[in-house]
Amino acid sequence: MANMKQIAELAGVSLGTVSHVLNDTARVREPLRKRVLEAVRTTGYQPSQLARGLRRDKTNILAMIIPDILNPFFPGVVRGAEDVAFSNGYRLVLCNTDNDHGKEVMHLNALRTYLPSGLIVIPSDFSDLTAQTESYRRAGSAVVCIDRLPRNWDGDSVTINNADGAASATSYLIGLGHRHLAVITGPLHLTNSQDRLKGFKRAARQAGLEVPPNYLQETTFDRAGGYAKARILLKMIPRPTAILACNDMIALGALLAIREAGLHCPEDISLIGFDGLDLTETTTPQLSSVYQSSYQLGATAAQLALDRVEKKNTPVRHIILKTELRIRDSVAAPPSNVEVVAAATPKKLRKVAS
Amino acid sequence: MANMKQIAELAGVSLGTVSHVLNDTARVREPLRKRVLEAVRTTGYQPSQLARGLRRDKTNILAMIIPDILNPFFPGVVRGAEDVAFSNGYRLVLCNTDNDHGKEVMHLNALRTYLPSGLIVIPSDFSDLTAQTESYRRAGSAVVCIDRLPRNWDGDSVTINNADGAASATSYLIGLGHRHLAVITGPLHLTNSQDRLKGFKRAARQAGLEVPPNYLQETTFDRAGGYAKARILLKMIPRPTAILACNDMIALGALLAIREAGLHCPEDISLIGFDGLDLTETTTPQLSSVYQSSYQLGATAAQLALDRVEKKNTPVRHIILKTELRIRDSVAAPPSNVEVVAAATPKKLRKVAS
DNA sequence: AATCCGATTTGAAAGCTTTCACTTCGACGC
DNA sequence: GCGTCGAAGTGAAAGCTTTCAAATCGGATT
Repeated sequence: MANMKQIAELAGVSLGTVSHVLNDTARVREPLRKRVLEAVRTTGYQPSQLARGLRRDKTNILAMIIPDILNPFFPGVVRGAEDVAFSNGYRLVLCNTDNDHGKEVMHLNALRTYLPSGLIVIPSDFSDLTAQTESYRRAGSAVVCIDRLPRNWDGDSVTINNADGAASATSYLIGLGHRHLAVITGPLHLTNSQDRLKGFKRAARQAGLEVPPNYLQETTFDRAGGYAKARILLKMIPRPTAILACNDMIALGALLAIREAGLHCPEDISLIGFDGLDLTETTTPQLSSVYQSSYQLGATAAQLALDRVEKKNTPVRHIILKTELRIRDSVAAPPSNVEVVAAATPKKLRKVAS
Repeated sequence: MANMKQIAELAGVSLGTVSHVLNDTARVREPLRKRVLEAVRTTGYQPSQLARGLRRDKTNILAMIIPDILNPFFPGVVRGAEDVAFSNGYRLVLCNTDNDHGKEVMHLNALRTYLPSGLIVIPSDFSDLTAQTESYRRAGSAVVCIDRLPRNWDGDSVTINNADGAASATSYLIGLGHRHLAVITGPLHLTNSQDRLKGFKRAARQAGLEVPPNYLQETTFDRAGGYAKARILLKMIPRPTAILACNDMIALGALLAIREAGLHCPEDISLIGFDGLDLTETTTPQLSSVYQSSYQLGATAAQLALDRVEKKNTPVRHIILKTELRIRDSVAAPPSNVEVVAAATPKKLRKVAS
């Protein structure tokens, strides 16, 4: 592969001029410019991104740290970021942390010396990342946190309106007549989980509804978690007539638990998830969910990062995306005789509970 | 951030010695080594990956080009590759092509000058990639094609046994008594689609079964494609009693079409997908599928690439992974009176078919 | 004590680009 | 015709590491 020096010779100009033509960093007279471009074309020359990065102190790389691409929520985020990166001439480096703070720090450390222009992070937990990200900032990288925020975060961020989303779903259920509302939240050390729970509580409070403590179950953001906690909820007396699952994977697990308990959704119990993944359309019944655009989350973050690369000293931005309640088949009015049923079939309930 | 020169001064040794200690490229006496390591520790020094890559003519980057991370099959592949990359000190750059050859070539061109050690490609189509990948090889990068192969591919590859997988599913259906077997294939310009179709035909032939040409429908690897083609199939006389969908997304679409047609799976019609995605477990009925490990596909490819980085001149390897037929609820013996039903409702069928 | 030898260590070059101070060139005004 | 000025172009330095030929060191050999 040719290098710049050879292009310069071929075009009969100096090294500097080639660079100026390629980067449009100075005015170059047309004949020279043409000769340079021609030499580039014939040789198929491409500038070394490494030398370039070394000299400019940054590369056209965007780094992205997420929990796990296998979780169906994250591919959208990644794709959104990659699209924006690609159309701006950047490449995306992808790192999975498995929500392991140690692994997160390892990635953070290892990535740094590639001098990425931007770094997009979905924090593994509520650990303070200031120390690690500060070194990126010093090196001139733009850091954006998304989806959830680490402790003390004061940089750019993109999140969604978790509280309102959860509140809207909750209010909807209440509007349907539900009074026995349960919620299965994600890990409460994550800010998004916290906010969803807040929204749930707010909506309940506004409706004058008391939520017994054991109607609130915390678990991991996956199917197994949802399954386990839903089983517990379904054994309670009175049994909740509706469950808000704080993400779709939890909802999926809950749906399975409901089916296994011999109950029907939505006749016996209503269920609303969170995220609005594609797979909510292929379940039976189709799952209602608080939709959020994972794609836009990623795309916005990438744009934010790229913006900051351009203009270092713009004020910090904190973008909050909207959610949208998508009602499908998994919700209905509560069975009219819930209390009676619970009282009338103590044996069955007791049996299941044992 | 400190650089090597400062470490050398701090440790009272030469630049070369620091490099040797860090890379273990020469024997260094213990006292010196200790001083170097100590200096590294106190300063928190990290070598510049850019300068390093520039000098060594390769970086610890693994590039991966896939169709679309939003397609549920690919996250597994990516995760497999990233895990292997990470545990070997490499980072993964992810590129989506949307099965667009032009975009694929753009990525290929742009990535080159980052000097990745390895390049893993799921080709967008059957276009010849030799020209593009050859330049990677010349630059010392290991190139591995996976999942499907481009025209004239003679380098390392990892694929699955598509033909056997499809054949096993087909044979299973035949064993259940099905005689009216239809298949919805993916795009036949993809080698994996071709091979799955071959397997289907082979199994049918071995059972002495004739498959009418219109029982073979080609479409894209997504839900919309499966839905559209299944609708067509369901209107045929005689209606097929079983459909082999050549991936799970197609199967999902087919399932929807079946339901919309007022039919029941598996009572009226059996359905087997391909890939064995997680979401096959959450449909109703649970979808039978030819499972393949996307994770292992990616992990193996990364390992292959890394191996070749170590030892340039090992013979080309072509690894073929096994599939596993996973039977769930979407298959059953054919209804006993198919012909009768089809004959008894000619009017309806004619109308739909027009 | 002089040599020699293997083991260490060193210093400089090379890898490729951007950037910046400086030169050159042509035109313009006087 | 000469000085001046802006625009265009140049060349060298800087950015950081690896690598290799060469230098050095310590001890063993004769």
